[in-house]
Amino acid sequence: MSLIDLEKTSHSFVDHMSSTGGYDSSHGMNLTSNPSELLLIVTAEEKAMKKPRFAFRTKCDEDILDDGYRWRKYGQKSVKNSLYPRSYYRCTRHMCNVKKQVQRLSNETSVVETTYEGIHNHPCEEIMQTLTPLLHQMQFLSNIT
DNA sequence: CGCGTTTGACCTGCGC
DNA sequence: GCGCAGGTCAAACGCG
Repeated sequence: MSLIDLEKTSHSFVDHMSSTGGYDSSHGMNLTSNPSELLLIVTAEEKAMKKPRFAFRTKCDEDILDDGYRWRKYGQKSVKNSLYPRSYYRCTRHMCNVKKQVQRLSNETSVVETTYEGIHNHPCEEIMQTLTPLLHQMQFLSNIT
């Protein structure tokens, strides 16, 4: 499941989103394009936190949500209120300490909750590779007209 | 051989 | 201080 699929499906929504430094638009993902599906919750204790952190739920059979970035799994832990274990991932890029947690809901087995922590300080290679030829083609077409 | 996953141990924060 | 729960580390292992 790619990010494109995520935007297409109506099941996906931001369940929880908070940020102290403000959401960086240069981040590879721009989920704020669907404001009606967003539910902004900023609690007092989260305001005190340094890193921006947001979570969203996707209705997906697969645990791995391919957002274009490369992730390395560094841990797995079973949590108390869930039948399923929670997985911990880190961005493989050096100097980019973005983390994410992936957990399947115990009451809704088809729903996976992904929690992101931090902001990528580099562009997404996979998306750029797909986008670059398209951009070139658009430039070429705009020159003709 | 390099990179990613697995998995038990270890660390840390919090409530009692 | 103790125990629990959640988060991280790191060695071992698997795979292309």
